[in-house]
Amino acid sequence: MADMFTPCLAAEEFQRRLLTWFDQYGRHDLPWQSPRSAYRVWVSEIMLQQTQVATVIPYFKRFMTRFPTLEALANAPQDDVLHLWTGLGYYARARNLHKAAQVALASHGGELPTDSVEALMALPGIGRSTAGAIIAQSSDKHSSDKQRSGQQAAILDGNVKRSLTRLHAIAGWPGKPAVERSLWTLAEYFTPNTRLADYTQAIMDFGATLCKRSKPDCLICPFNDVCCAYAQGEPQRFPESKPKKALPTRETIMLMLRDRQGRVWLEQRPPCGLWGGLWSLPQFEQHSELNDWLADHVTSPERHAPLPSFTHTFSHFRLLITPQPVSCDRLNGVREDGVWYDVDEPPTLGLAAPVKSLLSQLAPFSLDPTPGPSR
DNA sequence: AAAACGGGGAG
DNA sequence: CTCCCAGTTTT
Repeated sequence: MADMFTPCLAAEEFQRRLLTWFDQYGRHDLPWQSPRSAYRVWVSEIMLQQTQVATVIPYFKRFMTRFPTLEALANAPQDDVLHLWTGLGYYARARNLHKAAQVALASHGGELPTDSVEALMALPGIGRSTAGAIIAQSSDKHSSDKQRSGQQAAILDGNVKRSLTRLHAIAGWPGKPAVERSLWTLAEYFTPNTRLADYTQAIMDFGATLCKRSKPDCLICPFNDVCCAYAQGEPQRFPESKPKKALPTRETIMLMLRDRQGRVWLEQRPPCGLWGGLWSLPQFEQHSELNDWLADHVTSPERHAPLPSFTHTFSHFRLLITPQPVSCDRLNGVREDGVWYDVDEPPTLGLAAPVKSLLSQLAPFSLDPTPGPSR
């Protein structure tokens, strides 16, 4: 083998154990397994790319009732296809499926080109793993025919990636090209020529129901004697997760302005954008801005020591929050854009998560006549 | 709240 | 090559 990982077992022994496990514990009555056809397998594979089996089943049945053949799908309006997809998500896949059906009708005589991975991959929405799955699942209804070698029909979906990285303790995120190459090499090595459809369903079922993302059932796993991750004691460590890019950090000062009754001043955020419509503490980038605001709006402000800073993480940046307690007599004038929040009788407001956390932290001290933790 | 999922596409 | 995306589920 070209790549770095020695198989945990000889291919024949791996297949034997997996198929024995599959015969007892695998899924044998999925709707796309009978009747089995390249078209039905294809539709199921596209649906399964984004959704669990249990969710897919009713969608698949409805889809097959409305579009029993590839030709029916190709000739349908796109709106009908999308309508049956509603709720599954990733609607680009429905559009690709529809488009690919039209290509197959026009260029491949109304059949999927199941002769080669390359021909399938030329269709929109079909990548290498889906192509392998379609070939494998539709090829050996009768187990002896075909010149097909398993290497032309290997699959490498998330379940298989997880299983193989654990069995071989493969480090690195599977999305990395080098890691993915190793995984493809192993996947092809293990894929048999006989019982190809069963093997393919088996390796997916194995990952989905035994070698699960969390709490894998290692104690009853047929490979626990050869699994490198199990031997290392922490199968959960594999596969490694996608490296998260360093998030930029922004800083903000949150004013915790309290009146003599211990109430906290909150303002509502603009309706869209970050924390749109939620209630939050007044925020400032600089202490000077905070001072200006206090001079403008507050009677007899007294600054207390800042509370310890903490971070709140968003999808695209990290916010370093420094809470600044200030006590005061009252605000100057009437303000419509805020409320005095009574921690003892909290009004039902939508609060930004870190604000909620800050408010809940000071609740126990609310009877203190000079609130704001001192240090 | 964050990660996972499989393929496509931009840079 | 790397990065990003689409939508929903799971942890």
